[in-house]
Amino acid sequence: MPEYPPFAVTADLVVFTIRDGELCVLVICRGEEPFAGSWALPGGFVRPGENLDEAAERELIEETSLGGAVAHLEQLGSYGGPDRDPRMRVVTVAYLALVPELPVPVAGGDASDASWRPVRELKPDSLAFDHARILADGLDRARAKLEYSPLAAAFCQPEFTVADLRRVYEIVWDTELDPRNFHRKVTSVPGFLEPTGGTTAGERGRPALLFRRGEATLLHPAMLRPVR
Amino acid sequence: MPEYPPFAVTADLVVFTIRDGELCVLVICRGEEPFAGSWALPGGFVRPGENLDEAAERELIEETSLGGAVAHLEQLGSYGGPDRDPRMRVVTVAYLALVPELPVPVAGGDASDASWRPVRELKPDSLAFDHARILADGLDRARAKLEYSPLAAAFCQPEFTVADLRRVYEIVWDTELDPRNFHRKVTSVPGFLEPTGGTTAGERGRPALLFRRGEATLLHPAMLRPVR
DNA sequence: ATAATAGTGTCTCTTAGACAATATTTC
DNA sequence: GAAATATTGTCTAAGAGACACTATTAT
Repeated sequence: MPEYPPFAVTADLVVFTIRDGELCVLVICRGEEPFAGSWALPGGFVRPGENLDEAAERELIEETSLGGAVAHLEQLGSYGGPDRDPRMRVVTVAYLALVPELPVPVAGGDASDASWRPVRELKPDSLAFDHARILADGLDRARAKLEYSPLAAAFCQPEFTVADLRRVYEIVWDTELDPRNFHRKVTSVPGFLEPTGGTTAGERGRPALLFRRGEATLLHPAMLRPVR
Repeated sequence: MPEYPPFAVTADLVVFTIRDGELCVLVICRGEEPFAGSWALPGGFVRPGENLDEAAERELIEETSLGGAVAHLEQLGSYGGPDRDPRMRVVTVAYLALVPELPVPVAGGDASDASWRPVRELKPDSLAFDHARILADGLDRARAKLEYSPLAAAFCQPEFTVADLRRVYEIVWDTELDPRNFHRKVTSVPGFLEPTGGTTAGERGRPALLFRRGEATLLHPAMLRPVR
């Protein structure tokens, strides 16, 4: 076997959630150079016995105490320019995770300085390394997948209303959707939503039916994203 | 900086083309263990000064003498299980390339044993490493992207007819499309096709208008893949 | 009763799919 | 002219978008 250039391989996470009506991403504040004081995406080295998905799920659990079974976790892409980290040659395999709003702020792995930041308030040059690009790619991916997949439910609690789901679309797409047409759409696609039988109560207006995610893995025909 | 486990990083290619009415993929025959005698996807180590895209394009040029400007080249995903190569820990960043039918068989880099094989004839266990999975993922990606992108033209010569383009869809999707509805669809989406003014000649039937790829980067509304 | 939110029905327009009809070439 | 392929047109049905209307709760 010929000689090969050695790389470090990390798994970095773009973890989205919705808090206070805003799309937020999990970031940690870097304590060391390079980029000390900047925000960075959480992540870490892939360990010798792990495959890439396992490394990403381990990081996700460490940071949020939520595993891929609760959240949604998928590979986003790899980033490996020669100068992205001045210390060594490193390739990052980025993952996209969508999680519901967490009851506790953020669990404490070794990164107790992790926090949720609204995506719209994160300036690109406040992020370390090439993490602004990774974040942008993750946002594009999440927006696109809402169109043709039942993924929006990953942002919701296990039981949710049609309005909850609509708000996810509106926040991620930064748009407004007609509640009536949206309702007709999501309830007419077979297997997309499954009624639990329960209803909400104690809020203003007519109580809403509760649903959970159905079996469908694809939303067909797709939900159309309004032109803006 | 703490110690990190060293990886080898390779860029592997899923290169599709259409030959003799069949979807074909570029494979090389392995001469050494492991998997001596098996087919494998072309690829190689990412070099110290290269980013991932550059490595993929270099490999593509070495194997086909076509660059990403002529063909289409995009990152597919990364594969890095701990046991995928018995010799060392290696992460492969896989790329998907779509190229037109080449005038010469396959150019001679160091891999003169490269050849085009019909995808349908490649048995999964005839491929080395986890390349059967990478190939399957590449096929899924290519099929999906034909729906909403102008990518089918990447399989065609610079100038092509509507029927040429339709045959790409039919071959990649392994389906039949109505020539009249297809014609109406692709010619009605603005920016998808650009007439060159020329026509075909010397074939049977009415000569067809020639087109080249238009400026559009998205096909909207999408081309619907028939249910089978 | 009023306000607020949930859910249903109706109309119109676009577009996909089926397929008839016409156009232009080779043999 | 016959056969083959290209291109246009016509009809129908499904679905999206606009929006009136009904339903059920809290105050």
